[in-house]
Amino acid sequence: MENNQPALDGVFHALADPTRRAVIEQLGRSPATVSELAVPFDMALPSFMKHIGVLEDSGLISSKKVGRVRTCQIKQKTLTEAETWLEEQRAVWEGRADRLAAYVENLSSDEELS
Amino acid sequence: MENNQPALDGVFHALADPTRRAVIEQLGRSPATVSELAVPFDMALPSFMKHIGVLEDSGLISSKKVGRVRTCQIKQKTLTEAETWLEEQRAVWEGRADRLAAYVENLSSDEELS
DNA sequence: TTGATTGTTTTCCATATGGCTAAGTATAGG
DNA sequence: CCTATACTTAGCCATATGGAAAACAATCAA
Repeated sequence: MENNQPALDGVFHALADPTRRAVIEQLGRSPATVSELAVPFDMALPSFMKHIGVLEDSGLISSKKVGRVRTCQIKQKTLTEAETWLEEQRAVWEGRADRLAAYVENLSSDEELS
Repeated sequence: MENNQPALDGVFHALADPTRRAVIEQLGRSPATVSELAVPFDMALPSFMKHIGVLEDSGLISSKKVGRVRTCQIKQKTLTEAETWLEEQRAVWEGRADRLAAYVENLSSDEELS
């Protein structure tokens, strides 16, 4: 199991903001232009563009400008990488029920972690 | 589909750091004390404690102090909430193959998003 | 060609983040 | 009681983040 996935830093950071998660939700339904995506948010365009930039840097979306219009789409693969990390963690703790039981045996019975 | 899950802000933010992800991986194997967890990291304890604090605030771990020793354990449920959000996103884009196809029809065939 | 649209660039700001050192507290052990 | 252990608290610092306003491009449409 490798320890360092620097790409995940950017992916999780990008997801740690409600505006950006909402953009991901929207792009999950279909590609869209920057101004279409910006409509629901009470935010100046340059501020919104920063979010788009964070999403694109993280690899969660890609975009291409045609004429004046920049169209964005989701990159499923990157979303899947985050999902995979979480699934790996689940695998870890699901696979250690035995060790946990052993650990609990060594605690006095009324000393529970809150 | 609800739009605002403020808890996810903290969860994804907590996961956006390699130190904290490594702590989660370790706690997936078994509960551990702060100093046990800190061993692999070349970092002053107060700095490390901040990471523990971020993890605990996010709900990804819980901890309890007994005597001088603070023992931490993972909170699977919170990890699962993040996983669930990602799975919901997958559901969205897996359920829209038809709409995507329709959208692509409207693009000139050589205008592909990079 | 003249506007209106659709971004983009620049500059600025307040706050958060991730690290440090130094000094403090509280218990377990001898 | 004294000391070592295991955190905690309190400051400090540099950089990143999320927001704003203002001014600049570039293109499409009449």
